[in-house]
Amino acid sequence: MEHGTSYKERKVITIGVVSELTGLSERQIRYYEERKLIFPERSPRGNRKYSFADVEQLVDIANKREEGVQTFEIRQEMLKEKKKEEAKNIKKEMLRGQINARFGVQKN
Amino acid sequence: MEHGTSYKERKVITIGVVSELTGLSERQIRYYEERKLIFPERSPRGNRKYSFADVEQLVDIANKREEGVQTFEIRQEMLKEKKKEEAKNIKKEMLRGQINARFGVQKN
DNA sequence: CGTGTAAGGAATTCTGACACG
DNA sequence: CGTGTAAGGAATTCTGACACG
Repeated sequence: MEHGTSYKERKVITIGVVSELTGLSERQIRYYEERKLIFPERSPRGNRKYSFADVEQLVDIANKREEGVQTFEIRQEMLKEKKKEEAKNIKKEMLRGQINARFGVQKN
Repeated sequence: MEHGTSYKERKVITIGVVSELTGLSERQIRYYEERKLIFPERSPRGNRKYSFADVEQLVDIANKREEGVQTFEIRQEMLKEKKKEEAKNIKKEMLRGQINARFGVQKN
């Protein structure tokens, strides 16, 4: 990766565009941030900037909300997902460690 | 593709962010549009929106300009590139036609 | 030709708050 | 709890123009 993040992860979209893209109001988008469901970056002046991944996350949140799921519960589910991901990554790293130990020591 | 365009092509970035990303002034970015080097979309209200592909294009343009290449010349080069792409695509389509003619008629 | 800048107006975004439920 | 809204201010964006070169 040339810049640390892919197009999908780079935070470059302003809240107005996110609102158009998701159909959510800016109020809703800001509230979901308050509830720690979404984590925009800030421009120098303080404007929120979102990634495509954030937009997709928001669409998921919107669907859950329509089903009546509360933001608190959505947060719980997100944390579970995150742990699963971490477990996966640890397995990968262990495997990599095994391979390096036997076949050589390429950093990264 | 789920929406006609990939993350790279979707026009969602405002001119201020493009300016930060490229280091070009808004004035320059608008001028390159005037010279038909770049083609942002417009939001409902009229604000320009760019894609990551546009951002990369602008970086290329900036490099050419530093070398003293004029916008007119840059445009010429772009048109040449475009023709090459089209020629490639025509070849692909012809090949596909050949295959369909011999082995079956799957549309698309 | 390519870019800076001041100008004026319209739309954007931000925060903190009140409202309803 | 989740969302709407009015409030006031600061930053954003737009266009058309003058300037310099």
